[in-house]
Amino acid sequence: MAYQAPKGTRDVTPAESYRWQYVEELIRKTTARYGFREVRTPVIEHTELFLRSVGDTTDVVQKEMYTFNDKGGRSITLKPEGTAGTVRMFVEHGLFAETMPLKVYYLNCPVFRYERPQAGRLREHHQFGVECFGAPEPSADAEVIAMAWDIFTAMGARDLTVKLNSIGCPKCRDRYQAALKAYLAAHRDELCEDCQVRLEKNPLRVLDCKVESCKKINTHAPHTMDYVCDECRTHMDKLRGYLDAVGIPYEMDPMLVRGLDYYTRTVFEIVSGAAGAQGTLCGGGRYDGLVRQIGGPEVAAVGFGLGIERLLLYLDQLGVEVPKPEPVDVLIFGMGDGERQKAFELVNGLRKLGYAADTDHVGRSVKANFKYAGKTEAKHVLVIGESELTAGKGNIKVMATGEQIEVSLTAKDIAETIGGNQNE
RNA sequence: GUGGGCGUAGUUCAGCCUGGUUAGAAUGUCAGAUUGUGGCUCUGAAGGUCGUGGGUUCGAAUCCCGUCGCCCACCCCA
Repeated sequence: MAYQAPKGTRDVTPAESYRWQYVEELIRKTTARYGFREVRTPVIEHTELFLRSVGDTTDVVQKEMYTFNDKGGRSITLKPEGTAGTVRMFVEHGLFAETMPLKVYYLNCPVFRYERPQAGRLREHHQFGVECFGAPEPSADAEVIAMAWDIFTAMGARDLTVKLNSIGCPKCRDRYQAALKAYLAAHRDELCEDCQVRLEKNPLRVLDCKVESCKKINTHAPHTMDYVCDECRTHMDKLRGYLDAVGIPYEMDPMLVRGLDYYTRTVFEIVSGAAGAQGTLCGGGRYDGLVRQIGGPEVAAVGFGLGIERLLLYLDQLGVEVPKPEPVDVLIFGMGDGERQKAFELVNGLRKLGYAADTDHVGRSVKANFKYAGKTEAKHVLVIGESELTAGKGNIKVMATGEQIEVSLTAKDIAETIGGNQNE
């Protein structure tokens, strides 16, 4: 093999692109109903942006970013997640001065992380994400969760769980971190090596550790929810009320902390047991301090991101059937040069009338063309030979029944014969 | 970064342990089975530097070593 796609990247071949288009369409319809508008930001950003937002102690920033110097000596990074660039756009264009809230989404945003690839984890993947700016009320948290939930259920998802937690705000988080640190320090020797480092740098992340010994210790660790301030507690209570009101099931998960530094108060994930090792289909939360951190005013915000490849993999494992693209309405082909030209002309006319029509570019025999029509599930076939061309009439074959119907060789008559155009 | 599995036609794989004439199957592609009509069936054709480099041997897809790549899991995350 001469060339291969780089490790951890994937092609979307014509045989599978319809699956992408299906989820894209569903997502666009849902975002429209929720009042979100699309944004597009560059694939590259200044490295500094991610250090400031995602956080320089996170794994993502420390060891997973594609960072390089461009020819002007600037440090540039391929975005490892979608929120930072969106927030940068929000601040750079002064969008905070407009009517709030500002509800935006990005779709098929390429995201890069240098990791060892495995099922449901790539070095380049594509995210759908939403951000709701200027909405401090917990109903905004509930809205984005509801939207993700809607998208999943509309696709036929089953066995999903919303996991929810609050990691507090800057006011109460110090109090919690102190308590957690004190608790963990007492068990320092039992923690894994990584966690001993985390204990100093970012103790919250110890809660996320999957090592057995650490998990054991974590079961008795203080819970964030027991330390949050009154405002944060009220925020979570209200959020739960909203979710209850619309019947979205969730479970509180005191171990849920998430790996990006910008979160405040609400953090959530939507997870599936069916999705293999990569169970997290969607992750997000509130990040009230981020806009200010990036140089804007104090603006509350909440959002989430989900990976399209992982979603597609999940649907696949669930056995969800994605509707296949419609086959062509009619295949018209001619047997000699004059007939081929007539076929070309008719196909052109039918396309202008809104039909999916096609002709033969390979030079196949009549038999082969019918075989081709059968394979591609073309709905109708019209053969133009010498006699048809001179008579100006031909027979259209309805492939499903084998029935033949006489038509005059005009796009209009063919259109009327094959019926309503499904592809308008 | 750590651990495990695997690299043979376009695709899915057999053959490898117990080295031996032109490396197989299925599927897909193309062509035929009386004159211009598909799906089923039958026949035929095309398609492979056996990932790659070296070693052992009279002889290597097969045994040994290196290397590259892919997959899966851990970590982390979508």
